[in-house]
Amino acid sequence: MFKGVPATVDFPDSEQRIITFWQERSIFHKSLEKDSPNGHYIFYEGPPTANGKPGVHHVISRAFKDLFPRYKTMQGFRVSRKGGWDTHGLPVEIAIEKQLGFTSKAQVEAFGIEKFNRLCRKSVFEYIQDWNRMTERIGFWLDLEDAYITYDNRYIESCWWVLKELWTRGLLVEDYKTTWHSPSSNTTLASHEVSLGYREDVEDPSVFPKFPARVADLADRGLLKSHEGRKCSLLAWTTTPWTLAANTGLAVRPDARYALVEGPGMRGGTEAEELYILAEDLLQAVLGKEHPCPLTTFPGSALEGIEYQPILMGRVPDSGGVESGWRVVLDEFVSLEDGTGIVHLAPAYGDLDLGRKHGLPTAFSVDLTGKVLPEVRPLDALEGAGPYTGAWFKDADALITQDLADRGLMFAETTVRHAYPFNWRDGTPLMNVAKRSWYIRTTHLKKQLLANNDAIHWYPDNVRTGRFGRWLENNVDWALSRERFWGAPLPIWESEDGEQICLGSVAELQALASRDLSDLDLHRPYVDKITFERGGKIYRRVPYTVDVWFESGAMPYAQQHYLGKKSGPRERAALAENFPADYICEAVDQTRGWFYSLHALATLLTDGGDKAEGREPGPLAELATNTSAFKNVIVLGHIVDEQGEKMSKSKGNVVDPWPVLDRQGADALRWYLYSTSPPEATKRFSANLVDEVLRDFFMTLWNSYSFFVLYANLDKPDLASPISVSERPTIDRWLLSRLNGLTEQVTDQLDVYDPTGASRNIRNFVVDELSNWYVRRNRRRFWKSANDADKLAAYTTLHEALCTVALLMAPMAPFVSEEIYQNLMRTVDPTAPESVHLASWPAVDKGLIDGDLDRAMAAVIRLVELGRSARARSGFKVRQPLPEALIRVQSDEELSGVKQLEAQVLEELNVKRLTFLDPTADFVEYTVRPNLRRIGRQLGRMIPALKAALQEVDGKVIAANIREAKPTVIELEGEPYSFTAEDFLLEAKSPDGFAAVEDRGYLTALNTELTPDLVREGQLRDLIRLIQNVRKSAGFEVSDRIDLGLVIPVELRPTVAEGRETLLSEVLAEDLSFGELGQGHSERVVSDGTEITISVRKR
RNA sequence: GGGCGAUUAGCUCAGUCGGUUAGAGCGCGUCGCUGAUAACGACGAGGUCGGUGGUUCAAAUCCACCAUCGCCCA
Repeated sequence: MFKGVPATVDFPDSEQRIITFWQERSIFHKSLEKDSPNGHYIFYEGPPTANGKPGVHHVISRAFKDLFPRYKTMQGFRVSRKGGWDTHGLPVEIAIEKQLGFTSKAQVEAFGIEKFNRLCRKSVFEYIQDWNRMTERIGFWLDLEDAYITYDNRYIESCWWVLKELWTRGLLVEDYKTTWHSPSSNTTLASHEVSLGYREDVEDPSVFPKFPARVADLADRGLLKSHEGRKCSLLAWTTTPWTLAANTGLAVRPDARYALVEGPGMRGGTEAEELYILAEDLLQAVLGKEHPCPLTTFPGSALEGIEYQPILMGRVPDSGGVESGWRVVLDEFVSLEDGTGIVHLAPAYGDLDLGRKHGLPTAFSVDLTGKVLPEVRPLDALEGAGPYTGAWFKDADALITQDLADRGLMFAETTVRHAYPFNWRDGTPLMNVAKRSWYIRTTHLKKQLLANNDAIHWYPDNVRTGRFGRWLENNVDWALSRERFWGAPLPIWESEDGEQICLGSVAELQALASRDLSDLDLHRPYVDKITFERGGKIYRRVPYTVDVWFESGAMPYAQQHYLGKKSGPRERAALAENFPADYICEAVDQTRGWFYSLHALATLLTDGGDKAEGREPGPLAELATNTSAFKNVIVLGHIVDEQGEKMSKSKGNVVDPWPVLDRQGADALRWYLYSTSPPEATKRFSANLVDEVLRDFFMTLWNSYSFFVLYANLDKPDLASPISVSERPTIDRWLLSRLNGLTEQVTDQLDVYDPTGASRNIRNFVVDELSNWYVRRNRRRFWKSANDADKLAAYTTLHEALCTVALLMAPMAPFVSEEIYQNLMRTVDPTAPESVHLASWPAVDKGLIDGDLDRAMAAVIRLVELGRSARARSGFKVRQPLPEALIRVQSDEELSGVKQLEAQVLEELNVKRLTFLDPTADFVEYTVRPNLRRIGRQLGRMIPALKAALQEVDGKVIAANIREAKPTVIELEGEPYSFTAEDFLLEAKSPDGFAAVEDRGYLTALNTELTPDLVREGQLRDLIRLIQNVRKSAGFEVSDRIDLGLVIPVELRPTVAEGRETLLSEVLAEDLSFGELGQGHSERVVSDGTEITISVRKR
């Protein structure tokens, strides 16, 4: 006996009960303990931050994360799923700063790092209950009790181990870095802070300084006559005059044409008193419409190495390689869109990489508080503090411009409107400035980063070569250090004279500090207080924390507290067992975030080494050589709101998943997320669409399930001893063929990480084939009274289909699959696994897949559709039997298949006889079209001629040729062409005198000549329907036996007399009398103009 | 400014190697069917396949440019 299943269901309610069931029976725990003949399948949780409420955009990644571990568990893998939380980083700090009303780092320092970090630590788990509740409610099985937490000392210590390994191999270095710096708060801003502060239409200076070139150099190259007496300048352009004192080079584009022209000393002047060099394409833009003709033109490459005179002095470091500066360099990046085609390079202020690439020295003009340095002065100025000393850098623009103009070193000055970043908190302008920073030398392993990436299966694949591949190709060293408070501290200690040492564990620090540090909190400010003496020098920790992406990228090692050779045996085994991951999944914005940091660190640590480059193998090369940290990754698109806007806290349009979870349920929400569009697509979230999934798919599935249980509980079929498949009717074998085909498809699709295809296929099977064809076509087999083999076959087949569907759905819809499994599978077989999630993934029985049968049924369904359409047009109701249907299909193979299934067509269309028309029967008129898919390519230009010729040809002739297997010869532009049967597509036109509908080679025509017998049969069917309706409105159960009383007009008497037996058995009546029954339920109905009274009474 | 992706019916999406009349579900209208179904079926309205140009006998599909949106980077 199955548990009774109501026709309607409250899914959220049922899901809650299943959650309780899982908890009480520890099903998740058991799934981790069960046999795993296929070994481990490794999943990594990309750690979220729990400092805000989870929205529906967090549900999607969790839904996708959950799917594959469940799937692989069913396939016999062990899938441990350690949770994780990201706890450090700028967003946390900013939230606390906001709370405290701070706008600068100095305020935090005054407040106290200790107190500040305590607030940060407290805030990161503010919403952890909401996260845990959501995780559980959507059925995401994750080990939350043993989750890794990035602020944990052990986690930080593993990060130190990674850093020490990189340091030892020379991959962790200190260098300059170009940063957006806010001089008002003397802080480097994170990139997203910078983008917050961009303003459009900022008015800035646009000036054209003249850099006097060494005439001898120009003459040597034949660009200038050696006796040329006039001044010749390289004409540059800048919007930041305050950086001119930091200029140490000029860049030109090697493949662009440059021109030497005469011109006035300043724009607007009339006398051609000086010479200028600039890009030929920009002559007009810079010198005006009536600019003089160039004296000569030459490629930019001709200017390489030409020296020029600086126009302002700045501070040049002692070490600076001064002799290599103030010359022309070649670079492809130079744009000819604006400016002069000669780019002013100030390595200290934005052009660091270029300066480094071309070996230019780095000079400075302002300090980090935005004040001009005293060294900045004109070349001929006296010693001592320069004239702009202490000026705010933006104020210096005007002073410097004026000064240079006065000295004849400025060709033009104007203003420009463009976008420029400001401090998003106080509105002051930012400076692009080079600062000391720690780097991971990822560029040294660029080839390996690319090679390892090639081995990753990206879904969608284009990320591999596109978004991610391109990012790797343009790889720059990873800027690791941050001038922040709440993060893993960089484990580098430095002596006063610059000696540095990197520590890879607390034990190392303890040894140097000569004291017990087992209680030390590794965060600032505590760790900063640990200093030590070594070789007579005091070492202090550098003030940096590390990029939080480094921390999350280190999670494969840090979640196990791995410390290399110093790890305990348990940690070493844990890493060996759990690296690299088989599967991860996050949204697309992680491409340069977690995806990159995981990939980069794994590549560095598993590096096989390179003798030629003198690089030792990485510490994990023995475990796994040259690999990424993950093998398969699904990249999710973002969820946007109903208007297509990105969800964000500030806009307040974050969709709360709870109303949907409470109303439609987790399965419907998950299914919607899997099936609505491919994972990478941006999804517009709408509760209405979740509702559609619920009604279209889940309700339909539920009703098939409920139908089965309703009748199975009446009949109590013996499902434990099923009838062998070969003895079941064709339609049962068809359903099993489709079911096995579905199993094969879904398995293949999940194997290639395609939940969208898998879920859509399951939906199509359940709705179109199982419910709307199999169950509808076979209803009578379930409710008929005889308990024969045919009935048992129907029960068995439907039972198998529902159970297999439950298994196939289990990874995606873990709740309803559990419900169906428990009731249908466990009831029949009490020894079956305790939960669907402990069961084995269904195996495909290829022997049951019958492609011919599948195609035949597809043709039958098509013919029935056409027949129903013909019915509607004929005006005869479906209940009125018709004598004959003429049908035609596309091929002889289909024809023989359809003949097997003739009964389905007869019943569904309610006709007495089928007449099969040969596909090429000389039946009526044909239209003939060329089969272009087949002959289009070879015929090419002849196609229009063929089309025209076919208009003229009698289709019957071609049909006759095909029937007799003769080729058809058609003359095209004077040439004879021979065509065979497959070269044409024949379509019969509707025959006259029939209600016929045709489409693409299929045709169904109905013969509508009625006989008195047929009329009576139709009447009887009508009457049965009316009685059933009355039974229903009387509230009887489907199995109730009744007495029936009828008041009918005389003309219906013969119908009832003749069909008495049928009538009684159809409506479960024991007795029939004419007249109203006492104590019964009576109704008067009017059907086709005749009045009938029906009485029913339960026996 | 650069890169990646998207754009097909009112909504959500299919559309294979370029091939004949571009499909489905929802929604809307009309009609029908119904003792599993809160369903189902038939018919209808609804499409410049984002735009322009090109390649081709033939383009939603291939190429170029442009527009809009999203993401990432500068």
